[in-house]
Amino acid sequence: MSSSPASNVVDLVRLRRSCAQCSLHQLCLPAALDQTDLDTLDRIVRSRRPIRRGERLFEVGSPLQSLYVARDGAFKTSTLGEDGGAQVIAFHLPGELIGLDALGSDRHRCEAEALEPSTVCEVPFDQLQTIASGMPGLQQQLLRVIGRGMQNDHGHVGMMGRRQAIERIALFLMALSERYRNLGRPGDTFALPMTREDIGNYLGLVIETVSRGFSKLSEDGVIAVRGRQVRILQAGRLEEIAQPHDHG
Amino acid sequence: MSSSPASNVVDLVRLRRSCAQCSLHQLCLPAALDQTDLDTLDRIVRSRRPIRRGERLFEVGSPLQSLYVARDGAFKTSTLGEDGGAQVIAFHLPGELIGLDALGSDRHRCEAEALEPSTVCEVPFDQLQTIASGMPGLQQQLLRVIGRGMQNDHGHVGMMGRRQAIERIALFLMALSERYRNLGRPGDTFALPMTREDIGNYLGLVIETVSRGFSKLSEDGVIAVRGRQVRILQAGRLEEIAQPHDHG
DNA sequence: CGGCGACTTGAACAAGCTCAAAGTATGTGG
DNA sequence: CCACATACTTTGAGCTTGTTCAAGTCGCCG
Repeated sequence: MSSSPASNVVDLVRLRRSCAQCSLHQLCLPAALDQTDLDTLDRIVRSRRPIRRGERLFEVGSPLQSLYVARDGAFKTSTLGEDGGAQVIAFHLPGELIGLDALGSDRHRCEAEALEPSTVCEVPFDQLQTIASGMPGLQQQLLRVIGRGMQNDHGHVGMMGRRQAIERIALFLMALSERYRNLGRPGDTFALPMTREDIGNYLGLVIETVSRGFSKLSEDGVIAVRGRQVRILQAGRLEEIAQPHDHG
Repeated sequence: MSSSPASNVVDLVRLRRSCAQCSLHQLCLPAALDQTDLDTLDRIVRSRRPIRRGERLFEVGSPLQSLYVARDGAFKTSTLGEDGGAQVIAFHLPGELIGLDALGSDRHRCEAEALEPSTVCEVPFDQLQTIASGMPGLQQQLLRVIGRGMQNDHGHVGMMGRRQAIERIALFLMALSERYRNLGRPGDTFALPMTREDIGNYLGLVIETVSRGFSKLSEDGVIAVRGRQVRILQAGRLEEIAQPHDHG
């Protein structure tokens, strides 16, 4: 914990120029930027800020100040319906950008909450825009990341269009598995960072239906579940279940 | 229809510099650009291209070439599930941007189809990016428009999270009404450009449920329906119905 | 007029929701 | 370290809603 002033300086330097060395290099904004551009970006990024479980990066209605990249941990973003009912819009794993919901109006339409102890890199948005106007590569990269986010939203809509609850749940697990694999973690064994309630809200199902779905998949030997610990035993069958099965 | 060469030239000139005079000025990309920037933009925009009903602006998998702005008419964009089942992602009225779904991957994940005879302004994307790198105002405007699109997607997800079918239908009509009002058209009397099937697909309901919902609202005197012609009789009650009513 | 696509309506069924209760993990204070 | 409180999860039973299946109507265009 404690350290000499000299080592503090070293830490700071290392923190400041982390983008180039970051393990999430390819997932995050800096991908495809050259060394000079990376340095410029590094200068405005406040990296590895720790976030406690349950802490919020921003609230609904708060002005857009920064974009965030999950570094460790996991987040959810959700809109708050006027009657108090929330809708979970997305879950964010390391390397994924958070805060784009405010692009249209300069105010956040979502809140972002840490699901576990996490760290984020914080990118002040006005500074990002300033340096981006001189860096076409960064502009394009930003558009690309935004486009990925939109693809996720469309996938989300497609998932909720699915009729069967079990299909949605299977699809959810498949997608999560793939995301973990892309992070270099095992895709067949992982711990869910979110509650059943969060999952249900995300999928448009009540908590009991989610629980029953997990139990069913477990009974059928497709997955093994103990609380939030999940192991995918038969990826092929899970994929099969995730396909839309017409009732016709 | 026929005209002298001279008047053809005039037409061409008028077509080319339409952005500044366009009635959708405030809704579309050019809002908040100065005259010089508008001229630059006008130079790359191919405006008022006519599109037949059922014609597609692009297909799933086709490379991103242009963004489109609906000028007259209406469009739907939908993803094609691998099994042939489509999911309607959005409906596009005049002034709304089409084609952003390809931002993440340079290939379209959706197809865009005209629901009625329409016209579009076509903006070649690479040229847009080129001129945008020298125009911070256009960059910001582009981000803002993209952000609005994301807000729509989030609204869509929120809608599908709603439990009751009648709530979704009421919300759909309210939203459409407001969009028509923003176009300067009457918000209480309009013709739906899409089929019941499209609506059902968009809302995550089967066609029969949509039809029954319309009938119910009609019986209750909240709206009047004749085929695709809709008249909102009691906007207040419609809004009330659109609110999520907890079963608890 | 006839044919076709879009829409409406009815009846039976089933998936998922509600309500209720019990079981499990987790953290806190004594 | 244990007892307790809290939050999360699972499971069961009954019911509501939306789906499915089927039949019929409307409206448009050749």
